[in-house]
Amino acid sequence: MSAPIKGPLFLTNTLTRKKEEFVPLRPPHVGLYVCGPTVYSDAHLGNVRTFLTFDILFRWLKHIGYTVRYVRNITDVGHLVDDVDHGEDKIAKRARLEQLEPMEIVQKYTNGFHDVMRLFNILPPSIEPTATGHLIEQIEMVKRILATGLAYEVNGSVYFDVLKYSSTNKYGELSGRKTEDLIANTRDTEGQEEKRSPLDFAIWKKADATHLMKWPSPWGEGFPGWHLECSAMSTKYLGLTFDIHGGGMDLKFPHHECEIAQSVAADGHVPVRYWMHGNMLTVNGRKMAKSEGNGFTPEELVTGNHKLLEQGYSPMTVRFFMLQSHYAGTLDFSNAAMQASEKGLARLMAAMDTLGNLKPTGTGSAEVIALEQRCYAAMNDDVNTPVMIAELFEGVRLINSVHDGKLSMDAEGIERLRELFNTMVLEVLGLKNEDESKNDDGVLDGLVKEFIRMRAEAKAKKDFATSDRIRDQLKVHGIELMDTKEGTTWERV
RNA sequence: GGUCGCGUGGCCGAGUGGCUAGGCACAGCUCUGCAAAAGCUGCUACUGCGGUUCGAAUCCGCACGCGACCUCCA
Repeated sequence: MSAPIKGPLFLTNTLTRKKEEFVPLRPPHVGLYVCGPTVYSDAHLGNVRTFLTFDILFRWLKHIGYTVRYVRNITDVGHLVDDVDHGEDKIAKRARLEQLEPMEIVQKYTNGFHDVMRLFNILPPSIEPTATGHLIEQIEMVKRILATGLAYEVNGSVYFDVLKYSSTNKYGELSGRKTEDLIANTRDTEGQEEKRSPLDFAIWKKADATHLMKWPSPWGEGFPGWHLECSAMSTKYLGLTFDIHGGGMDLKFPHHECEIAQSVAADGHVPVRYWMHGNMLTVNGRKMAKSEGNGFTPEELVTGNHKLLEQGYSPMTVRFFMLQSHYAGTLDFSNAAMQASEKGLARLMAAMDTLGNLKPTGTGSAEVIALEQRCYAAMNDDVNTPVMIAELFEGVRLINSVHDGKLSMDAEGIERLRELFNTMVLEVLGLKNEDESKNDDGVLDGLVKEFIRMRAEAKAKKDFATSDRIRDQLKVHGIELMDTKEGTTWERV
C-alpha cells in the first residue's frame, strides 16, 4: 500500500483558530484546494509567498506519506473592478486596454504565472482548473442553491440570500463576523438596488450588451459570481467535503466565507475541514498588493531594476528568505533581510557541497538522529520552516566540525546526514543550488586557472610581489581568488 | 467605528510558564607569506505599567504604537 505516515502533523485551522492534529477524511488520500491567481496582470512577490506556503505544505504532505490531490485554480473570469457586483470585469478591462481578446489576456498572464512558479521552483498542482472551463458546474450549482430557496433571481441576476441563510446557518464563522455588524458597516454603493440585503452577493450576474465575457444560462446571458468557481471546482474534484482549503489571508472575507455558504446551501455539506491562510508580504510595514502599487515583479527582483531594490536577488534567495519566517505571520521585505538570506543560503549550500565529499572520522552518529527528529518535529508543528532551517544550520555546524576533524562521525551517520539534507533542503524546502552556472564560461575559466597557476609558481618561489599583483589585478577585473585547503578557486565579484 | 492580529537583541526572524532558536552584522580565534574566503567560539533580547504565579518575554488587564480585513487583491 503506502509508506507509514511520519506524523502526526499539526496544522493551525483558521476556522477554529487552533492548532489541530491533521487527520484526513480518507487516508492516505488528502484533498487540498488553494485559491489561485486572477490572470489579469503580472504576479508579484506577495502572490509568490502564498503559493510557496502551500507548495511547502504539498511537498511535506507527500513526504510524510500522503497521496495528495492538489487543486489550484486559475480565475479567468468573474472578478469585477469596482465593487463586488458592479463594474467591469478585470479581464475584460485589461483586454480593452491592451486591445486583445479576453482569452488572449488570460493566456498571456497564465503563461506568465507559470513562468513565475517555475522560477521559484513551486511545483505544479495536480489539477489546475479554470473558471471558464467549469461554467456548467457553476450554473448547476446556482440551480441547486435556487432550489433550496437560499437565492433569488432579479432581472437575470441571481443573488445569495445571506440573511435567510444565516437564520439557520453560521454565516461569518470563518472570519469572525456577525451579520448585524456587517450590515452596520455596509456602505452605499451603486448597483445594489436589486439585492434584498447589502450582504447578499451575486452568484450569477446578468451581462449587458457590451460585456465581452458572457455565457447563456437559464437566467439569460451572464457570467458567474466571483466566489462561485472555487465552490464548484473544489466540489467537483475533491468532493462535497474535503480536507484542506488554503489561500491568502485577504481572501478570508468575503471570498472564503461565501464559499462555505454556497456549498452548504447547494449541497448541505460543510465543504472544508481545515482552513489555512497564509499571511501577507509587506513592504515598509504595508501589505504588498496590486492595488497599493508597491509590488515588484520577479523579473525586477532578479535584475534589481526597481526603486525599492538595492540589488538583484536570485529566486532561491527569495525562496529561502520567505521560508525563514512562518507562513502565518506577516513578513516584511527589506534589502537588509534579503542580503542576510543570500549569505545564509550560500552557507547552507556550501555545507551541502562539503557533505557530499565528507569522509567518516571515527564513530558516532547520535547527533544526526537527534537532528533528524527535530527536523520532523518542526515541520509537523504547523509546517514550521523557520525552525527547521534553524535545525539545518545546526547540521551545518556538524558537517563543518566533522570536516575539520573536530567531531567524529561514522559512515552510517554521514550517510544519514546526507539523506536528511537532500530530503529537507532539496525535496521539502525545494531549494536548488544556483551557483553551478556561475563559472560556466570555459574560456574564462581556462584563463583564470592559468593565472592561478602562475601565481602558485610565484608563491612557490616566495615572489609575493608577483603573486599579490596577479591577485589584485584579477580583482580589478572582477575576478576574486580564494585560497582554500584544496587549492585556489575563483568567482566573479 | 467593528472584527482580528502583532510589538523579541544592531538588523531579520522563531519560540515555550522555569532548561532562554537560527540567519545576518559584530568581536576573538584557527587557517594563511599577507590578505580575502572559509571554519570554530562568543554575543542573553523580549513596547510600557499593573496583576496571577515559587517563577512570565510566554497567562490576564490597561496604555501606547503598528498592521490586516470590513471594497478587487495571495
